[in-house]
Amino acid sequence: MMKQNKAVNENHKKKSLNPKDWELATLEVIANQGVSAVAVETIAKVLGVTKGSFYWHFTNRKDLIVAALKRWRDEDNKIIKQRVLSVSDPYKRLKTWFLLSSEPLQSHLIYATLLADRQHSYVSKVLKEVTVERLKYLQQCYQDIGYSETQAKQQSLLAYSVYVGYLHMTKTLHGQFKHDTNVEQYVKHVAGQLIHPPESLSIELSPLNSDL
Amino acid sequence: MMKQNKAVNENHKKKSLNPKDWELATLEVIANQGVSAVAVETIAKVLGVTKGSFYWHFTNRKDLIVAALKRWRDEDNKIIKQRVLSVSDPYKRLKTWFLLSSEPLQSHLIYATLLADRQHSYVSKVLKEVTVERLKYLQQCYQDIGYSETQAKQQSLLAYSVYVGYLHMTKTLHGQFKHDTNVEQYVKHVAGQLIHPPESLSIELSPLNSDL
DNA sequence: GATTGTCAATACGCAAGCGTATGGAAAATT
DNA sequence: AATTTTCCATACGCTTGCGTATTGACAATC
Repeated sequence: MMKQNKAVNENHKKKSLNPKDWELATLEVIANQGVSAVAVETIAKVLGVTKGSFYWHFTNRKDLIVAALKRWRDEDNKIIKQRVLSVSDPYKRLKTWFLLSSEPLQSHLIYATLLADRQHSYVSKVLKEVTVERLKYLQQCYQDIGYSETQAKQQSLLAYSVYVGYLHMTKTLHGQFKHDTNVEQYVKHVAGQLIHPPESLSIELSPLNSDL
Repeated sequence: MMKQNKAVNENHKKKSLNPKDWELATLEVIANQGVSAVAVETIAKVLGVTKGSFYWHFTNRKDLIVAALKRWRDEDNKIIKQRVLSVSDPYKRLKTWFLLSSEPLQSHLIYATLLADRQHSYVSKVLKEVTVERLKYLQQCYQDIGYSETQAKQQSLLAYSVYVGYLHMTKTLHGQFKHDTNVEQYVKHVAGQLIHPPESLSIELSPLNSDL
C-alpha cells in the first residue's frame, strides 16, 4: 500500500490518488507555466502515475483545469475574508490588501498567468468573475472612506490596476517574485499615493489644470 | 507594388510577398491571439499562399516572430519619440503619455499579449528590454519635475504598473478596448493621482501614519 | 530562346498531446 | 473464498503543427 507520489518525494503511505491531488499539481503548473502548459501526461508523471489514472478521476483536460481553478478561487476567497475583510477600519483594510498583494503567494502567480491564458473561454470566465468580485470589495473600501460611488469605482479600478501591473512588472523585470525590502518600500510608496481621504481627490497641486 | 493579399481582401496586383507582409500579418495575430497562436500555415492562408512560400522568406517560426517583434518595437519607439518625448514640459509630457496609453493602438494590444506569452525566451527578452526602456523615460519625466532618483524610480514604476494593469483590465472586463468617454474620464482621474510635484509626496493626508 | 533565379504548391515525415480501449492488480465487499 | 469495485498501465488512433524535399511556374537575365 505504500506509495511514493502525490508530491514528488513524499514517501508517506497513500494507496491511491484523488482529484485534489491532481488539482493541486495542476495549480502548481498553472502558477509557474500557465494554463497552456497543463498536459495530462506531464502532470501524471509528476504524480508518479500515467494517463490511465487521470481519465479515471476526470473526464478530460478541461475538466481538470476548471476544477483546479475552482479550488484556487475558493482558497483565495478564504484568505481575503480572513485577512482583509475582517479589518473594520477601511484605511487599514486597504493597506492590508496592498500588503497582501505584494506577498509571494501562489495565488497571485496563478492570477497573473490566468491573465495570460485568457484565450480559453473557461479561463476568461473565471478571471472576469474573480476580478469583478475583487473590484467590488475594493470599491466598498473606498466608499467606506467616504468616496462617492463614481469616485470609488475609479479609484478601485486604479488600485487594482496597480496590483495587476505589479504582478507583471515583477515577473518581467526579475523573472521572479522578489519579496525584499525594496518591495516593502515600494508598497509603502504606492499606498501613500492611493490611500487617502476623498477630499484630497479634488486638490490639484500640479500645474496641469492650467495647461490641459 | 499593388497586390491582392496582405490584408484579406485587397484585390490589387502584387506579384509576390516579402518578409514585411509576413511580419505585419504576424503582428496582427499576436495582437489578437498572442504569440502561441502564430501558426505558419494559418498566416499563410491569410496571405493567400501556403507554407512553401513562408520557408522561402524565413528559416523557421521563431525567426518570423522575432522579426515581427523587432518591427513592432521600432514602430513603437517611433511613436513615443514623435508624440511624447518631443514635449518639453514634463507635466504635459506625462499627461501626453497617459493619454497615448489609453488609445486603442495595436501596439498596446501587442504589449499586453507579450506579457502573456513570456514563457518563450525570445519573447521575454524583448519584453524586458522594452519595459526597461519605457521605465527609463518615465523616470526621466519625474526627475524633470523635481523628483529624486529614488522617488522617480518608484513613481515611474507605479505609473507604468497602472498602464500595464489598465491594459489587462480593459481586456478582462470588456474583452475589448473601449475608447469611450468613460476611459477619458478615468485617464483624467489617474493622471490627477499620479502627476503632481514632488512636494506632495510627503504630504500624508490619510490617517495611515498614526496607524501603521 | 535558353538558362537561371525567384517565389510558391504539394507531399511527406515527425513529434506532441488528447482521448479511448482494454486489461490487470489490489482492495473492498459479500 | 469469490466477486466486485477501485485505481492504474499499456497500447492505440487521431489531430495539429513544424520543418523538409521536391517540383513547378513565372520572371529576369544572358
